[in-house]
Amino acid sequence: MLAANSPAPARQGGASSTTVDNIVAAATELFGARGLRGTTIAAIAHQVGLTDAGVLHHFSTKSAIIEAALERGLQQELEQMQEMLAPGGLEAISRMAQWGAVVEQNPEFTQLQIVLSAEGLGADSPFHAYQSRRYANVHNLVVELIREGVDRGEIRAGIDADWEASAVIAYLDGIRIQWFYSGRQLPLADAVRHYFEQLIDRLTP
Amino acid sequence: MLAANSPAPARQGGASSTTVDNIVAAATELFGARGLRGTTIAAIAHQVGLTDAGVLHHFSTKSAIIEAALERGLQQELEQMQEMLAPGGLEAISRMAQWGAVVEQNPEFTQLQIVLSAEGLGADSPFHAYQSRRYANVHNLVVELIREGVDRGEIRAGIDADWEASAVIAYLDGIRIQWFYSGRQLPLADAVRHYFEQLIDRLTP
Amino acid sequence: MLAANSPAPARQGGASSTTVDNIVAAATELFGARGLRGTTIAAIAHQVGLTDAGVLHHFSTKSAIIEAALERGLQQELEQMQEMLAPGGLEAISRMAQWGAVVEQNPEFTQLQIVLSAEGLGADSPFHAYQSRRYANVHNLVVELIREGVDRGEIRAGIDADWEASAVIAYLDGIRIQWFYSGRQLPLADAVRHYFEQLIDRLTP
Amino acid sequence: MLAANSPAPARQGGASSTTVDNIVAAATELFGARGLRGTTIAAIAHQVGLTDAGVLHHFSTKSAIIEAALERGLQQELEQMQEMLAPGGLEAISRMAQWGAVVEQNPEFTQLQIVLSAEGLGADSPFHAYQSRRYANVHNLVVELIREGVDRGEIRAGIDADWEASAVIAYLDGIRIQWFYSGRQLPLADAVRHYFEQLIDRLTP
DNA sequence: ACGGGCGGGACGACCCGTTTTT
DNA sequence: AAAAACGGGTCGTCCCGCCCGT
Repeated sequence: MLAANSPAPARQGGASSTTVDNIVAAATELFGARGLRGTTIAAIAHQVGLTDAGVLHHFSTKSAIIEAALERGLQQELEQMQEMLAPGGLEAISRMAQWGAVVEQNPEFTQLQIVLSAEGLGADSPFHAYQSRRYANVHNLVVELIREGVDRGEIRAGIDADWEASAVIAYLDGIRIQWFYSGRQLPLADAVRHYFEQLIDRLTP
Repeated sequence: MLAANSPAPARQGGASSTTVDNIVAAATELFGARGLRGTTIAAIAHQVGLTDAGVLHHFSTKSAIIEAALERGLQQELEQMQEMLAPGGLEAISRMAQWGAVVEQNPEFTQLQIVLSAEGLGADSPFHAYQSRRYANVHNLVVELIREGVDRGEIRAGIDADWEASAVIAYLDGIRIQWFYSGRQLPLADAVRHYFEQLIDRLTP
Repeated sequence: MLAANSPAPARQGGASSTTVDNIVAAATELFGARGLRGTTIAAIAHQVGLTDAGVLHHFSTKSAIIEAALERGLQQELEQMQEMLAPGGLEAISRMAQWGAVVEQNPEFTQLQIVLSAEGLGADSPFHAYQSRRYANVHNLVVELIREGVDRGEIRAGIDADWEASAVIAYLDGIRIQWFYSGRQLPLADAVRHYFEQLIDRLTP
Repeated sequence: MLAANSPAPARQGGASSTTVDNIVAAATELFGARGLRGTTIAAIAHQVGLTDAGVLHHFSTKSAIIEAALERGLQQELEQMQEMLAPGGLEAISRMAQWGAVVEQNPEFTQLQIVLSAEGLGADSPFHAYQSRRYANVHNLVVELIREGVDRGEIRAGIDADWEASAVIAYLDGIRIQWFYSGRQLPLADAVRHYFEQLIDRLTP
């Protein structure tokens, strides 16, 4: 799914804090592969070449690591999104076709997002509210693009923007799962491009 | 997503082993809500009103409970599917529009499926192979229906059956997640019906 | 110091729960010897011949063990106190002279009490309120006995009951510490008896 | 937090190592409040406004901090004692009546002493020997004063100096505990003065 | 057959005091 | 003065046997 949340404070050190970066990268990978609960601090530490205590020196708690991993991924996605959707309206929508390629380049974080969306399903999960907001944000963003398209006369007036937005997001959410279960054989980028061609056909007069 | 795996032996013992059923029901709910790793035997036992040992008398291991929960859910879905898709071809596809209603009536098992699809993402996960097969089966099933429709002249010949099948499954996989994150407010059944109307429009000459 | 608190629920099982009793006994000893924080669950378990988990099966938390140890000790002391002080008035006070002997027979629990009185000193300690109440109760009890003695004409009227109570308790609290630091050589029972002889001299007309 | 107590640093080394003093003051307070084991280096550091490593720059080990805290407290006590007891004999004993006031002005160190006396109870504790010596020293000191008084003819000859010394020390040890548990409401200085009046009554012919 | 008391081995997160490096 | 890393623990949880009542 698309990312659209939280401004993200950004590490102030600027340059070298490599160990912290390594930890976050390893965590992202493992969280995606084994789930949050299935990933132990020790496992993360091992991957970076530290001991548990070494990791806990940088992040004093496991949730801190989770948050950092999320933040980093969102930050990355946000940047890509902004330049992708800058034109607005139909043009922006047609550019979303590149989304498949983005996922293919970022499998670890994509996996983490899927896992999080599953772990947040229960209304009492600590991630539920967070994910709810994320979905709402993305939904609104797409609705906005469609309305903009209608205003510009690029998109037909009769379109149900809400339903279309849900449909697009659902397709993207669903297809990336199939990509993983196809052993990453499914031509994700092509499929998504095809989807958007068809979508634009339906949206334009 | 749709279920289509494992024939399932079907509980033969006529006796009304209610306790076993209760355990499986509770397990299904909790697995969906808290994930497999996040659900303890004790929690299941508590929900049924037993002690850990009480549960372990019926299922000697946790994985046995997981398997039973899966089996029961698949069994249920299978029955519903079979009568739903019996006609084959376009008729069967248009009947899939009811799928939304099915999900709405079975939220616990639906949640469990989402969780499982996330937990199986990693290629080394114990659920990966299982899920891969499930996705492949469903994909084939839909492809089959489309081909059947083409053969019967109900569906246009130029259609890319593989891509269409993926798209349908992706939409269904994705929209149910949004349903959960909308606080179950999203009109799932309507949305799915709408999707299939449009799909059939596109498939028919 | 003397014990006078909490009614104590009393184990309902009645007979055999020996393991629980053993755990509490071992805990009392170790808490006294090494302090609360200095005593690990593993150490208690080792002493009883169990593993950590074995102990945690009976008491699911360390504080539960502490509470049980306290309760048991207080229960024991309460019984001894009640028959000791039954007569009331001067007679009861003179019987308190036996207290030294009681301590000598119960060094583990005595030590635990000293340790607790130290760990509860800080107003924010979890034991502070508990200990405050205990001291207040004992103080009142002794004041009561003195007043009773005055009423019965056994004790001189001019006595400052509050101060005398504090003094008695202080002496008992203090002398037992010296007993421990004398390597238990100090003739505690004799010293206490001597103290009370002198006290009674001062109290009686 | 800054220390607003400490009557006089009296550090012999000319250099104004204030940080070291602050650390020792903070440590004294925390050791008293939370016990030795309950006080972490980090907590001390936090109180002084340093990091753990900052503290460890000045004292390379935790026991070094403990020793420094003890030493500082003893140093202070010693000075006060020496001028207090200089006259010797009965006069010295009657001056001990001021002890209550001293405690009231030094609650942190008093608390630390109580805690230490509890933590040293076990014969295997690292503080046991230290405390044993302390108690023996004080005991001898008081016995000495009494003997001196007898020699000078100020004190009756029949007195059991050993027992009297124990009793005095016990009272002082015990009453300060009650002072803490009374929320520091108990009029400690008055009570102690009253005790010594009575004691002197008993000792003099 | 069913249910539970009791016990344990493995591991979870997190903490603590310390050494090494900057 | 502090940042980085670590070895050794601490409490507590989890899954699962063993054995004893009904």
